[in-house]
Amino acid sequence: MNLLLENKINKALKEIFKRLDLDEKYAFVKVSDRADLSDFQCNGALALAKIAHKNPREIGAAIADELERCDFCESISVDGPGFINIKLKNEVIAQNADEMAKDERLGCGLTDNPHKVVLDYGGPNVAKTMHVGHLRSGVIGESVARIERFVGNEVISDVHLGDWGTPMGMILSEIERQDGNLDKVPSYDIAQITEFYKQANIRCKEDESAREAARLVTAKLQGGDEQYRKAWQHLRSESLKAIKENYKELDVNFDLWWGESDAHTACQDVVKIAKEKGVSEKDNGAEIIRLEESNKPKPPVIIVKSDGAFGYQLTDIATIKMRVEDLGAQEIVYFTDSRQTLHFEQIFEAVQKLGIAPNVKLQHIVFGTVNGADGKPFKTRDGGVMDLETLIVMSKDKVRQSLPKAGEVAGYGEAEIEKLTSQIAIAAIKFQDLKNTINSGYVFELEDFAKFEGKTGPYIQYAIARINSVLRKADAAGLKCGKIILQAPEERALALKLAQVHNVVMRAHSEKEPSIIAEYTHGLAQIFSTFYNACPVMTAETPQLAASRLQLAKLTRDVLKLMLFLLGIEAPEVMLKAENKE
RNA sequence: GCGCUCUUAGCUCAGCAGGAUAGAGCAACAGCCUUCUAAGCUGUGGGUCGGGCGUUCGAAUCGCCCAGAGCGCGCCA
Repeated sequence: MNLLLENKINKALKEIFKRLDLDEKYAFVKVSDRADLSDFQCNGALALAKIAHKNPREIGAAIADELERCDFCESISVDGPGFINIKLKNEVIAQNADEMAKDERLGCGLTDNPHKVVLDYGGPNVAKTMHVGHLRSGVIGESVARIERFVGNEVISDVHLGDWGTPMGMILSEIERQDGNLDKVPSYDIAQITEFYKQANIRCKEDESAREAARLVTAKLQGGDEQYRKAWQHLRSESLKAIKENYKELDVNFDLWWGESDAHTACQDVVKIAKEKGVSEKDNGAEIIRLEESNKPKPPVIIVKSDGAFGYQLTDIATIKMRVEDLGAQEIVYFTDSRQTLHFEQIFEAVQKLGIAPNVKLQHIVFGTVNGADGKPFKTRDGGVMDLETLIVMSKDKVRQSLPKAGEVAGYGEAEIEKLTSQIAIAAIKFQDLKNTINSGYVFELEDFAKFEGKTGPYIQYAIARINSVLRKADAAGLKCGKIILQAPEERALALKLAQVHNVVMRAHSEKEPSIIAEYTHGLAQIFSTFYNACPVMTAETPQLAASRLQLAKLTRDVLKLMLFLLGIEAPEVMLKAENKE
């Protein structure tokens, strides 16, 4: 399809700037801050004036003069200190929306640099219950995976299970202590396993000898001890089962379910390379890689601990090697909270020294922690934090209250109501998280995850459901979508907002920031709701207007659905309502 | 001690390659269902953008200082 509005203006501006011999860097517009004055504004004249020590209004006027000749502008003005305000012709906006409706990608373009990207998110651990602190990495990662695929990249997502570190030794030695020995392969369920881990954790905190025992078992496990391996295998598969259920419910998906343990062989390779290249050295019995400390003090990377066990930094480095060599990764992106910032700086630098990932972009997307009411991050190790399962159950219970009971609405039995409940509850939970910018942490407010009004997932689902309803009614009446005509300000505002979709997706893609899409989606749903109230479809003044509004509504529905999809959120066909709902 | 991040409306957060009247949502208040789903819409009130200094024609945005909060800092992951 043709360029969307904003890009169309930018292209024209670029040519004008070239003609006027101005720096093209500033030849771009943004959505206007002053909707009363314009659709788009260009602040380039101000920036240029500063550099050239000229009057910004003069430069602005020169640009505006040229813009006047463009056929898409309704009006151009230079206001204030030198803002160029651009108002588009209604027909241009309408035509743009018509074209979007015809395009299967709804006007969204592809990346001009398609490549293979490995996404590392989730990061659950064996024997630890998933709690609300795990929400962000999974939910954000899933969304980024979808966005990256949508813009044309090849994506491989990997859960990177924590299954190989000292916690494994801790829990194994705790089970051994309580059961006497590990002659028989244990057959505990996930609840028992988590309980063992909790106890092991408490014991190791208090007791040095317990820590020592755990370290020993870890080294043996990694060294290939058969008994420990078998017991570990059991713990791992039981945990994985529970973890997969959690993710399935959240609609968070992975292409690979690799764990730290899968990197074991590669770990040995990396140690070998490090020694051969002279990158590492012995220090107090451990094998370490020293890092540059010029800008700030950075501790070395410990690849092999003094007891012979591999450190988790080594497994991360080895995993990079595998992703590059076995998967062909050209970009690897990690999603973890800010506490691991230093860790990734360290391993990225070590990887560079080792030369195992040449020309591969390594990126750590940092997000803030999910905090409790005390403002401090939830901790995995202290029990008592609300687990993910409970959160989901609670949100579903709230949803059920506003839905009719099974059988009350024709065609909606137990299964259908349950599915709807789940779709709405998960939308509430995921949107609550995704609407926050990645970087900032947030305080976990239980009630917020079961809220359905305002800036929430269900609000957007509701807008979609209303459009679906209109489409059904139109279909029954034989009304078809037609050419878009923009008369009412609400129609114009909606069409203008729809035109932003390409840029929104591209920004979310380049910044790896789903909240940009969440923000836009909410805004679009809002503008639609205004339109919906002011501009009836079925009772429009003329058949042409009805057909135009129907097209606008349908296009809005499609864009909203696509945006929710990119966020990893489903859009139900209808939103039923309980009879007694006030 | 060193380093990183943060402080914007009563609450939760946007805005930050400097720019025109600092925006949402929630909460509060006042309206709108015999018309496409009121999980909605319309309107009102609410902010010395942590404090100070500086750069600039112009600072929530850039720099320095101060205060407060959080996180991290070689054998936990």
